[in-house]
Amino acid sequence: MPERGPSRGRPRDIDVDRRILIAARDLLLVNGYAALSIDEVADRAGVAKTTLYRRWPTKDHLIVAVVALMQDDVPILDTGDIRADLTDYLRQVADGLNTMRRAGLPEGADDRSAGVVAEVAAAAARHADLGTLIRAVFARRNAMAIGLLASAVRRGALRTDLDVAVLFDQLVGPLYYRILVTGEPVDHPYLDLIIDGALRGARPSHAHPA
Amino acid sequence: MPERGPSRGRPRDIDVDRRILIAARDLLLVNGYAALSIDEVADRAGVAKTTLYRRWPTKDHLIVAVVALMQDDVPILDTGDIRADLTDYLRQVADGLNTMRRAGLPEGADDRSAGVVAEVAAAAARHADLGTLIRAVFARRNAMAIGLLASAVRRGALRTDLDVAVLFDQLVGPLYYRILVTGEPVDHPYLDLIIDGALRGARPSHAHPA
Amino acid sequence: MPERGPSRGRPRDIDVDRRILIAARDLLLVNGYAALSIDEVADRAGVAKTTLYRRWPTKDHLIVAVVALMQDDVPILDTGDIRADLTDYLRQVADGLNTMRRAGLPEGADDRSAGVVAEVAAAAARHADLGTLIRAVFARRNAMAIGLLASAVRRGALRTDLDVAVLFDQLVGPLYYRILVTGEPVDHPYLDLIIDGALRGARPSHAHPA
Amino acid sequence: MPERGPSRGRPRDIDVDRRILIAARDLLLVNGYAALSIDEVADRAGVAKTTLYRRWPTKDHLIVAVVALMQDDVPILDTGDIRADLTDYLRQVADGLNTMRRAGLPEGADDRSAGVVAEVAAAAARHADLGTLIRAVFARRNAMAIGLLASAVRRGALRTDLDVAVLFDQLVGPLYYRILVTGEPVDHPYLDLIIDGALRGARPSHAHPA
DNA sequence: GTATAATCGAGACGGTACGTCAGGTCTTACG
DNA sequence: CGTAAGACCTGACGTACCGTCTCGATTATAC
Repeated sequence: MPERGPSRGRPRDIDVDRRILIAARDLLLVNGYAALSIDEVADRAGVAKTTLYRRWPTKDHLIVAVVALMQDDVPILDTGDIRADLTDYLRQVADGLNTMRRAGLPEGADDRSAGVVAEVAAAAARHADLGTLIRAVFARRNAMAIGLLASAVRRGALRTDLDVAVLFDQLVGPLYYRILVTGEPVDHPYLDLIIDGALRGARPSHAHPA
Repeated sequence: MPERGPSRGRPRDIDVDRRILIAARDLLLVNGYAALSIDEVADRAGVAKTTLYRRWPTKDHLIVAVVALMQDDVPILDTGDIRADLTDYLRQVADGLNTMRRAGLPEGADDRSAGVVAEVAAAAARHADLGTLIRAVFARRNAMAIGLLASAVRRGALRTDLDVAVLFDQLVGPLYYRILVTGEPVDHPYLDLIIDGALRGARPSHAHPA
Repeated sequence: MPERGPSRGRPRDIDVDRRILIAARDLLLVNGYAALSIDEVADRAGVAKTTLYRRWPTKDHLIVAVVALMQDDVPILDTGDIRADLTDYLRQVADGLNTMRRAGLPEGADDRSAGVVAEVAAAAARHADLGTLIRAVFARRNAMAIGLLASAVRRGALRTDLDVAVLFDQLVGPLYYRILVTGEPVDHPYLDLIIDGALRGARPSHAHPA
Repeated sequence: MPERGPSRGRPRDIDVDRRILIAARDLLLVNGYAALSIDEVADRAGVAKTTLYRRWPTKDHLIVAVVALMQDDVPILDTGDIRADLTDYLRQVADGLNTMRRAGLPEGADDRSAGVVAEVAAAAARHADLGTLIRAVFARRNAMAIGLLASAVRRGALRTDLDVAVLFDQLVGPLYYRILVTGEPVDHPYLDLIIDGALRGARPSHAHPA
């Protein structure tokens, strides 16, 4: 939607965007949100602060951009085995979350910490536009996973009276809950338990329809 | 836990604690975390900053204290009707979250925002002690709810092979997920759907073992 | 002095110079030096910043150009009545100074302020070339006035042992001093007093020629 | 006039003022106005920037404070020999001006430059309060010199129909004029010429033995 | 009572980062 | 070439808030 006419003036240097995002991501993962300063990002990216601010008007905006980028590329495939596909998907989500949870923590510190994840949620709360943006990113990714469930319903692998959106929440919600609130680990065994719990009542019950 | 010996010198003014917490809570609910400054809290409470810092060494500590206070009193009762009890419990949790979600938002703004909830999670991530503390608060409250489920299992209202902790996560997790991440509403109909989904596979299957 | 060879490529648009100077002058008189930004001048003149910088390499250069332009045309005539001629001359100088003194001041503000005059002096201090330039402008104008005095000396209206340059300084210096330093008014009565003072000892003393 | 009641809170550290002013003066004299940055002053003074800004809200304010300090202590004495006293006074003024004129200039550069003097005048023009302040400083110093002239009038060393304020302007004005405008030197011979010119017509003309 | 000790109010202080502004340079596309 | 447009770099500005420190004035217990 930019669509800035026949392109007047010096065009933006796309490489600059890249360098900034990389610098920001590196600093974010190493030092965490608080210790990341715009000055340092600009410095590392070899860019003037003004140039950075032209693109992201706020530290929060920058961080959200970084996170959005990190979340963007989650390949999802529908093999027909709903359980296997869900496992695969949840593991990717969990990996991403665990990475951000550890961001900025001294090597080996107990990672019962929400780290960057919470900061991003907070950032989204502070700026309406960021809320919209980040939710769009998540919605896009979730849509694919929800499609997975819907397709399973269509081919009879799951009950037809399911609210797949709710089922999805019950798969993913617990991960965020542990990361953001209780600080408990989100590892593969846990994911299996979650999937067990969610699918237990979701399979079609041959004999008696609810 | 303070245990300050045979008490020498001028004793602390307990009323001061109260005034600070009230001031902080008010500002927090009205303006949100970022816009709350220690200077202003102290000013409002009619208290010197030193006095405040003697009690809470950090802005984060103060905020967490405020939130902990707000979460403290959630009565839970076990009527024997597991579905009714869960509904009651989840509604209380949802109410608390929705209140904090709205904190600092301009009246009537669309409250698709994590507001204070995220800030607290972030604060907990920044200070190990706060993480421990806030998790203890949650653990205590959760323990009661998990007890509810366990008792239901014992009396045969739920399957015996359930992991009640996981079941609990699948009940509560979606609420936090919506509040903190997707920004979707967490209202009574949604709670019913969540409970439906969770209990669907959790009831004992007399005739047919899944 | 430019002397750009056999003139290749597109010739400069002379009108551009004019528009820039006009825009700069207007902004200078309205807002004063500090509030005048090159971007705004260019914008007003409907000119690219590059174009402006091709002509004046610095904000200071531009401002000096503007001021030089304003000072340029001070007609001086030698009627033979030294006192009347001096009065005429000093009034013109005072008018120019008073105009610049008021530049950038909120309407009706007490104009005990050096305004643009001081800024130009400062600009001249910052760039050697501007110093030379502005001094040349003043020298040219002063030379005419000094010529006035010299002619008076020649025809016996003033003492022959006078250092006319010093006499000139004592006529003009006080005006700048008031404008730049004390902020006191420089009006017609004051000019008369200055001329009185300067001429008092400068007239030939019939009885005893020093 | 501060008069801040019974002195509440931590009192200002007077030494901080001193250190800041010294640092500022040093940097000013070495580098000139433009190259003096608040950050560096604070750094040199071993002081937080905020501490500096608590005292002087603007770079201009700080510089004016520095200059005011440098001008403050000009001893004037009335020996009865008006010409000698004036010479003494003007030399002090000229010394101060010449020092500031040279501020920030590369060693040995031609000092046909207004340097700091003009910047201060400009600063005074930008901030009304600074104008008032600096004029008060000058007024105080000038009052003493004008007193010198008045006393000379009283004892018959100068004509009684003199406007001593105007006479004073004609003594001092030329110095500022040369410094700020023409860039010509202000040395001892010049001072003598100025005094000659001013006193020539100012002596009582009874027998007037020049 | 009088020393001792801690609390409280007030506000200065050091520090860190923020986001902004303006001056000047560079890079496009177009005449 | 010159011009328009606008991105870019540089450097500094003034601000905000945090958490610490230094006063003087209280208010308690201990001797």
